[in-house]
Amino acid sequence: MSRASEQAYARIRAHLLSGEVQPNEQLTEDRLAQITGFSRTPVRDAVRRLEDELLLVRSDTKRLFVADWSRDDIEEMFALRQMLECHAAERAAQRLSREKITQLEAVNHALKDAIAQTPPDVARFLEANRCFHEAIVDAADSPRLGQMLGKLVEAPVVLRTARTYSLEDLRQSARDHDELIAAFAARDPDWARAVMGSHLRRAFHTFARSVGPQGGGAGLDEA
Amino acid sequence: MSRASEQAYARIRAHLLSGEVQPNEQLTEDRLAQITGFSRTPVRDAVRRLEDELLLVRSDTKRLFVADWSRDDIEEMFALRQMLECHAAERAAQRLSREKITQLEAVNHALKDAIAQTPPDVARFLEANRCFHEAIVDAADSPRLGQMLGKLVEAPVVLRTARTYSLEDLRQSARDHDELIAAFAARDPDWARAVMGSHLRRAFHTFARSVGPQGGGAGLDEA
DNA sequence: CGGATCGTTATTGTATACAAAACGCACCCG
DNA sequence: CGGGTGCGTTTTGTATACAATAACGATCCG
Repeated sequence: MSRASEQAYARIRAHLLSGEVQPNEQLTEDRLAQITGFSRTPVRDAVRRLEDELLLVRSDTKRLFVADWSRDDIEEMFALRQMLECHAAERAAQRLSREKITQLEAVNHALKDAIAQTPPDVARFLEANRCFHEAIVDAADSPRLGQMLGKLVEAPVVLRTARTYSLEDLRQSARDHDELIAAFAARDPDWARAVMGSHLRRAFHTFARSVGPQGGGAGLDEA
Repeated sequence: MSRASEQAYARIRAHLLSGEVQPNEQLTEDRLAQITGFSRTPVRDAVRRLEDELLLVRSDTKRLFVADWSRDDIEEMFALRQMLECHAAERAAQRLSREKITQLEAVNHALKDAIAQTPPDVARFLEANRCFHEAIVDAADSPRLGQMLGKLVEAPVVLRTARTYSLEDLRQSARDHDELIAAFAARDPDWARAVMGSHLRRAFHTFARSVGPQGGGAGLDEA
């Protein structure tokens, strides 16, 4: 969408992720219009998108609330992501050109650089990681797949940007990427799928461990 | 959404599927407002949804067009649907209660009745079929999965409601459903997944055969 | 004292008017 | 004759006012 709509979206999103609001807290379009400085019209557009990304939810009577991600939700999300992204890796292995593979290597190199800092530059790591996965999804050449993954990946990854990663987690990610690249270079879809599967499944467990084992609203209990 | 928005959506959708418009034809919000009888505001909401379902597309400069589904698009769509719905079947097999399975049997019974007519009642068949698959997705108990499948399934199934099915195709569907029910009753996720896989893959080939083997815009060349 | 009902207020939904942007066409210049 | 430029028209984007609906609370009756 265009300027106002787009900016409203970005600002509301930032507001949601900043932790200034609590899960299940009610929001009104008017309030968001105040915050963003735009009128309700573009705000409504933005809200639609955020609903679609499940950062906002509506009650049965159309009232607007900050979404609360339960542990089950997060598990579901990871399961779906794994299924879709394995498929993407498989297709990518059949389609990636030499050049694109070289680009992936470069991206993963940047990722390793970020890790090599002391302390590791997590922000740069996350950005390189995002870039790496995005390139694979692009290479899968399936617009609808890309659209679905976009919604799944964006939301919760940034949901807790201050997540703590162990150095070993980061290194293992880099190694997984290396192996993915090897699978791509060998044009081996099965290999690529398998590596992607274990890569994401491990990511889930890392995430789950850091959130804690019990169920219930994921909220901001750690904060 | 509420009344106007919802009705506008339904009417525009019907209009698109009725064949009164051609793929790649430009539409304007004003025109749609005239057609539906509502103002542009709810029409814009409806258009948003239809864009999301890929029945409408926007040019890079935000102009609105009727989507054109290429053969590749349709193939992609079926592949995604297969992936997701196999997953749904697997989960459903772990979750479906006795009662729900009984309900599935009833639905499939109705489906067989529709086939038994001379000539077969295709509309009733399609409705029972939709209902059957929906129940499985519901049982999978994964809201996001349901949301994704909703978008994928709805669009192209109705895209050509006048599709011609052979009697044998319809009967095989009914048999597949029976076997799915058996897999559910046995609580065997692998079995359920496998049956669903072949069920949908065959559906794809039936569809593809009737559309014709060559690529290019799927349009309304048959009309 | 419990509970339903009505009126008030808060919130979302819709219509309309206006602003910004994009398209198409004629015109002009090289 | 070709291509770019400017202007009127079309189409989309935004703001605002108003209508409809839902939540809340007070009041009234049993």
